[in-house]
Amino acid sequence: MENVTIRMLAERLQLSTATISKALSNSHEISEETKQRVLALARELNYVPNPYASSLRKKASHTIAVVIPEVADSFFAEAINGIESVAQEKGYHVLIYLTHENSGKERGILKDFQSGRVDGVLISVTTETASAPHGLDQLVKEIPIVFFDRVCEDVIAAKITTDDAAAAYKATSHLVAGGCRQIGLLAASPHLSISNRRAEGFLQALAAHGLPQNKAAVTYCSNDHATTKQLLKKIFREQQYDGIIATTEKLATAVYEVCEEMNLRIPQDLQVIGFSNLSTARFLNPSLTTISQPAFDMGKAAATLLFKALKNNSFALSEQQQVIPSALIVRKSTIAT
Amino acid sequence: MENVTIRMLAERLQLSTATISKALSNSHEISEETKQRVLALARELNYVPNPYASSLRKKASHTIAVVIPEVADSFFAEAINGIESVAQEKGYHVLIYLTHENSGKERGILKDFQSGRVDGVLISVTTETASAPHGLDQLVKEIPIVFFDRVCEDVIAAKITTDDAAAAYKATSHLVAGGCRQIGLLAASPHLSISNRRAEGFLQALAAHGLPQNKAAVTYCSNDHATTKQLLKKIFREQQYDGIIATTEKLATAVYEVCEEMNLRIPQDLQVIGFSNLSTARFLNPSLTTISQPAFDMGKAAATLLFKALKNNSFALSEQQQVIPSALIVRKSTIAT
DNA sequence: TTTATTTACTTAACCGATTAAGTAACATAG
DNA sequence: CTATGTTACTTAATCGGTTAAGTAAATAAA
Repeated sequence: MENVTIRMLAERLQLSTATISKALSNSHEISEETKQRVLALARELNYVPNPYASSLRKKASHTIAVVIPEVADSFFAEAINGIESVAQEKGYHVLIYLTHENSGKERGILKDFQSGRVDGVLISVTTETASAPHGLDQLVKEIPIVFFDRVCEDVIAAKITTDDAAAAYKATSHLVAGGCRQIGLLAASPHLSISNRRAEGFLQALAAHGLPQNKAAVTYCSNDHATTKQLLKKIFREQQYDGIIATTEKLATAVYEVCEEMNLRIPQDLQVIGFSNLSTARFLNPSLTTISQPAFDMGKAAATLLFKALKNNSFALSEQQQVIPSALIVRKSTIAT
Repeated sequence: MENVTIRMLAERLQLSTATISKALSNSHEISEETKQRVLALARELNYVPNPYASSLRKKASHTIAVVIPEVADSFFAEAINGIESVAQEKGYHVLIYLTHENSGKERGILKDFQSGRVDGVLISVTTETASAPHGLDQLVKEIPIVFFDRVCEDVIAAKITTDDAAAAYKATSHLVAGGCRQIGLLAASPHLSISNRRAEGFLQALAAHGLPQNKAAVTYCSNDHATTKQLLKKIFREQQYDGIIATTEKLATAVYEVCEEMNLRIPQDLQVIGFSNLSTARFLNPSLTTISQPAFDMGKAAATLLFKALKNNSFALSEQQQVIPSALIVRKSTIAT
């Protein structure tokens, strides 16, 4: 059986395709009786409209893109949940693109969006994405876009972030209160705004507590797990850290791994705080003190903002900024006071 | 600036749109010189073809759908990774749909696929999806579809699974070897094939080791976390379990939570094995013995199968079945012998 | 030299829905 | 009894590519 089209409905009912189309969209131009007849036949023949015909004509795809570095990370997974909850409610479809921290891949993905494939974009950039990036400024003018978490500070666009600096400040203060005097911060990339904001809050806190801000305090790690572990072993050997702040989930677990391998006891030898949304944080050995980001809410907020812009053309999307606070959840990888 | 279309290129070069289209697709009908001129102008004007115009005409969207219960689960996250790796390589786009274990939602999502929105579907069904489900048999005939992990056994279709029964058998034997005599299995749903296959392997192992297969051995839990915890507390109080097999990741962490709250020591009071891909399993307190599923490979295999069917129309997709083995990884939540 | 074939295009239909513009029939207002 | 609206449609263009069928000119074969 061929696909049921509006034309088939039209022929069966001896009406024009225009009438069918209008009847299906409940236009006031069509009589109630005709609408019912159309609806009934549509249901009977199991008519499903072709979304691409509609997209082509209306220049709207009812689809958004989510561009993220990876999915196997509880922050991004939860963010997708938040995004999807809004998208599903609004009847939008969600395309997922993974950049795997590769900015070249990211560029290719973004370039495709000039085709009109999606009505809007939600993005968290790669660790490689430079602050003044590849045509992102360009794309921002062509299509509604909302950055979340990993934003490009130099690009004028809507941004949903968490209070990175404040959270890092809080984490640092907590370590200091727990007796740490030699604290290190592990960051993903010097290009990443969140890394920089977290480092900023960290250094401010060190200063506020009268601790020296030596160069070794901030370490940029690799996207490669093995390389990162090597690096961690090296700095743990060289520096006498008594506290570590891991600014990503992967780094936090890497610290646990390395500590195990180096026989460093947490928290006795090294106190650890991780920026993480791991649901298992409380069951780790020892349970992990975390800065927990509102991942679901950030995704939801980003999507909500995007849909507001899609509905209301005059909405000044690029001026929107929202900061949703993270929470310090104290557990046993740090020494509470 | 208006969007650049094939027509604009045609006008500038004093050629027909047909020529442009063919030149861009590197048709042999077009001279090398013309191709070069077209390519050059296309690049200059930053021409990006409209995917929906193409989809409409070619009746192919170069898009696949992934329908899963949730993303915030390491199995599904890794499976997406596997799927995406293949899709990206083939230049396909990936739509994600979350059913949140709601079969009504699932039905709605699947119904939409009759529209031609996607060229193929990868699905892991909800816990509610009955064995003879809502038009799934129908859809299978209309569109290439591959089930992975949570399959519908009654539907004739391509399926990628893991060796659920064997893995459960192995897990059970491991517990028996560790001294367990009263083992319980926690499953997500009596409708779910994976639950049933795991229960099957479990019961077989009990029989093989001369342990009674009392009714209380298999417990079906809820999708709601709080409800599940209540249930676990109840059965842990009533039954004298010394071993538990949690057949989903969420159930495994629920067991940890409940044990903590009931002051049950793992593994002294209760040995625990979880079907889980948690990267943090080894850092849990105690580290969790797992049946680790090849999530990435399953996603990859499912996608590979789907693309094979999309490329080769005569490929007998629905006859394809692959079983990829899971591994028992022994850690400290069980007592090794 | 005539016919057949190849090359490099063009024309126009098409995919399936949407919508501006047009129209016939009837109702209401002035 | 016209003029004006309103109702309920239809016609035809359109979105932006793709492709079957056609054609003119050049080349090869007979």
